[in-house]
Amino acid sequence: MPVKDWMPAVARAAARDRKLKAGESLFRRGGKTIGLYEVLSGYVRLVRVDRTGHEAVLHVAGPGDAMAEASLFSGQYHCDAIASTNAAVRLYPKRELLAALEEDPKAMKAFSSTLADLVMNLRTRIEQRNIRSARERVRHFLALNAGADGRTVELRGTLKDLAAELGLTHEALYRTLAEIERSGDIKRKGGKITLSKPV
Amino acid sequence: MPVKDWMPAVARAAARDRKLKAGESLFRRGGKTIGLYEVLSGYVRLVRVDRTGHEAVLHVAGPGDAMAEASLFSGQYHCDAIASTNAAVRLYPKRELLAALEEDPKAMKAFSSTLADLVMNLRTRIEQRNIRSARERVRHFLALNAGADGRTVELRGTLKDLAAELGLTHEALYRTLAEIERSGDIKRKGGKITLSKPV
DNA sequence: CGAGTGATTGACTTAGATCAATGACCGTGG
DNA sequence: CCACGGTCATTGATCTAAGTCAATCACTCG
Repeated sequence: MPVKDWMPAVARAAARDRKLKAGESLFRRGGKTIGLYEVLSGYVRLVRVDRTGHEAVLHVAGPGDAMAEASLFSGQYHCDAIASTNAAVRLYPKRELLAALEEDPKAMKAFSSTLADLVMNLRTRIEQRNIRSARERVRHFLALNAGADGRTVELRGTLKDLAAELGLTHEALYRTLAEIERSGDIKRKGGKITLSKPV
Repeated sequence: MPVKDWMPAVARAAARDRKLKAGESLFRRGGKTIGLYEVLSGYVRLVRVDRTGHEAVLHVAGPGDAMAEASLFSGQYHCDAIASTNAAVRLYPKRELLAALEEDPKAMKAFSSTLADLVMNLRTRIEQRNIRSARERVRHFLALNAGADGRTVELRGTLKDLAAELGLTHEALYRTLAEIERSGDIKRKGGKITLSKPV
């Protein structure tokens, strides 16, 4: 659900915009939460970095998506937000937003509903990560992300990004895609992947 | 946050209890949502099963925990709930609960807050699954689940259950624990694991 | 034009999955 | 009360898929 569908007017009035260059960080894990963001343009990823330096991509937010929803109820951000491309974001300050939501049960309900969606998406991510085989993992992703026609997946970002999102090395992803393509189940052109059989 | 801390009285009045034997299923993915559950005793796990028959454990709910929060906003359950032990659960019917929450913004806010917590926990799970090495994965788990003293982890359920939760085979987990124990970093006794150095 | 990055493919290594066997324990029913 | 079936815990042997290291080519951007 896009932010515009539930954001109370009062909170909108208090919003501030900001531009980010690719690679720039919007907030860091442990930083004090100042509010919830909406991505206006570009892509911003939420990641956690482990001690070995590997990034776990938790979410990729694009235009219309909210980020850091959970920060409304928490004093600190619990992951890093980094712009994957040049991007523009809008900050809805926590104080005003929380107040507005408390005034407006309908909006609060809609907000809860977006959180519930998030929960479902995250569970799907965990399901995906549970799939051991790279091939099946990729298929799972393709099946879930097929567009309206049930057979075309439009990639956001690079294949390298996708590899990180899937928890594979880029090499493994390249090989797996090449393999599936050889087997005839998909075709690739530019940033699109087309399934031979709709899901 | 335990259910009792935010559940509106009206919804409580409409609750119904149910007993489950170990292995019995409470609801299935795709089933019509009738409400939200609280676990009264025992443990109930939320899982998704892939086509290869592997279970991905999404969550394990124990006494006081809510289950299927997201179902309030969805017509169908999106995973299976299976009792891991004999268990008792309480059902808060969707209709009454939703109505009660809409009447009571404070409660709705508290409910949102539990959803936000869920989101954070799920993200931590994804972070965990991103750790490739079994050893580091186990360490990560231990660090996050150390009790108040910062060095004792009390296991809920069997090691096999834990293996599934961590996304490892039980054999790999046994081996990894044995290895870490040999290295002197942990000690095991009964259902408890003690870190040599607090986190 | 040169630097930087993505896409791709090859060769090699390894950690964890798989298959298998054993002993301990536990509740159940005769 | 005890034998038996079932599950957990554990360890061994083997295999394989994905990670790692490395090289190349195509692009794009300043």
